[in-house]
Amino acid sequence: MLDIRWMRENREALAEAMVKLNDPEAPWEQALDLDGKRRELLQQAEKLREERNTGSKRIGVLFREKKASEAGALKERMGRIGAEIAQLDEDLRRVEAAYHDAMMRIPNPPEKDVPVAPDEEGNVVVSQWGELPEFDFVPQAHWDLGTDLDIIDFERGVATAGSRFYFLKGAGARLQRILSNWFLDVHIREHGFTEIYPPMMVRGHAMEGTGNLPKFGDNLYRDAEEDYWFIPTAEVSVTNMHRDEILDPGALPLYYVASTPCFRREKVSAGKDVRGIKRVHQFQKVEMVKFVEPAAGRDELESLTRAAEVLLERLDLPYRRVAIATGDLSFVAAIKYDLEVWAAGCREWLEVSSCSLFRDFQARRANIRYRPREGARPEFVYTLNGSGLALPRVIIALLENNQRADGSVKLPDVLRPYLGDEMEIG
RNA sequence: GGAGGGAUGGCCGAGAGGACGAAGGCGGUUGUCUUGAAAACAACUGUGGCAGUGAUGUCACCGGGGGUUCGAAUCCCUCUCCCUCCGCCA
Repeated sequence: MLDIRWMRENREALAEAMVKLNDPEAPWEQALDLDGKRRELLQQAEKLREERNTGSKRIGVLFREKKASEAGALKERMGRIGAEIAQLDEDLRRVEAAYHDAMMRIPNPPEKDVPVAPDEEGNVVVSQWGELPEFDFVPQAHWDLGTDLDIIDFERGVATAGSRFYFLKGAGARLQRILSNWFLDVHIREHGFTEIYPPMMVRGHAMEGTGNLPKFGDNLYRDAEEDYWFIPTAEVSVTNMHRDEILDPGALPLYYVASTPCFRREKVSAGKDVRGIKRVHQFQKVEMVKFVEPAAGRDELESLTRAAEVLLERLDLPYRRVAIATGDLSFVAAIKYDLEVWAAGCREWLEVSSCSLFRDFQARRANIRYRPREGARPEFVYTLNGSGLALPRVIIALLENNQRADGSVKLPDVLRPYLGDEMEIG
């Protein structure tokens, strides 16, 4: 959610931002109109309320002084004012509901240096690391490799849970667990993150806080009977940890990391990426979430992105950093970098991390503030998050890039402390 | 799942239709006293909306929402959360 005061004073900048985002539907003009109406009604209602407050006090006094007839007359007048207030309140309620709904559907304007383009064609590769592996045989895709090695079972996954489900088995399941642990340990030990085990189902309002609702509900799974929504990423529950809080001076920055399953309906892309574990309904992901002071936002985004990149470098996986163009930016992000890893079997760059700065957009929705110093007014925090990293796609890259002619896979040395002597699969 | 009891400011806790943004205590800030500290005493001490350049004014907020009333922390309805006991369960 945006600051309505900023919106009032920066109509042109706002209009320009919506054009850049290629979001002509964004109801920012409606929001501003409704805001004007809202304030008008509010002032009328409050003036009447003031009159009624003083009148009611007076009635109390009159009764104590036993001036019943005078009190009766005043009572009647106050009754009429009350009816007027009720009418105004009803109008106000309607206007405010519409206003709030409009505000919740206006996306976050991009940072100045985000590449401007209408869609993902305009995304810019800003850096690339590592050498693409070369083979003297035709490298296999992970759906074949994983099946032959008996570490990914697609058939039984589909039989049990439907399409886009899978079983990881033996060395495959173990590899995912170990990667998750290693990711967490690096973030905790080297980057100052605190590990969190969050709820994986949350209330609807938590989804609104992070921006997943109201606009993107059809990407989410939910409990049919109660207001429980399955998280599509740990970002949701971890960002909402500090909902409705005013953080003490000195509390920031807060760095959290959590490894959770993520549940996504992937309804938008039926028929796309159906093979393998690239796009599935349930996957494990290590997610980093930061709460910081506004001035630190951009530096924090850089160190967040680096924390994810370092993992890929130590795994010796070639990757590139992509600056997401305005038209491809998510609803809540002001700037976003994707990290894409090379997978030699399916010959694709796979997104394994997405690192975003939200400025105070989520903080306003979830009402997360901090006190800059003792006694100062509370201000909204800046939030950031980034994957570090999404597990299935890292597994894809490890299997495909490190495969050998006989179909076996050699795992990177950095995992030796976790894998022990079992450095190979197959 | 069944039966009860609760939710009041940073914390504890009173208040049961009008003088209540809310007693009292704790905590915090500032001041007096003191060489300094402690103690004692005094004052101040919540969040947000709206109007105003501003001093300020005003409105709202006693778990959330709705209702009754001239007037609600207080009465009614409803939802959420917490606690106790019983049952069940990992």
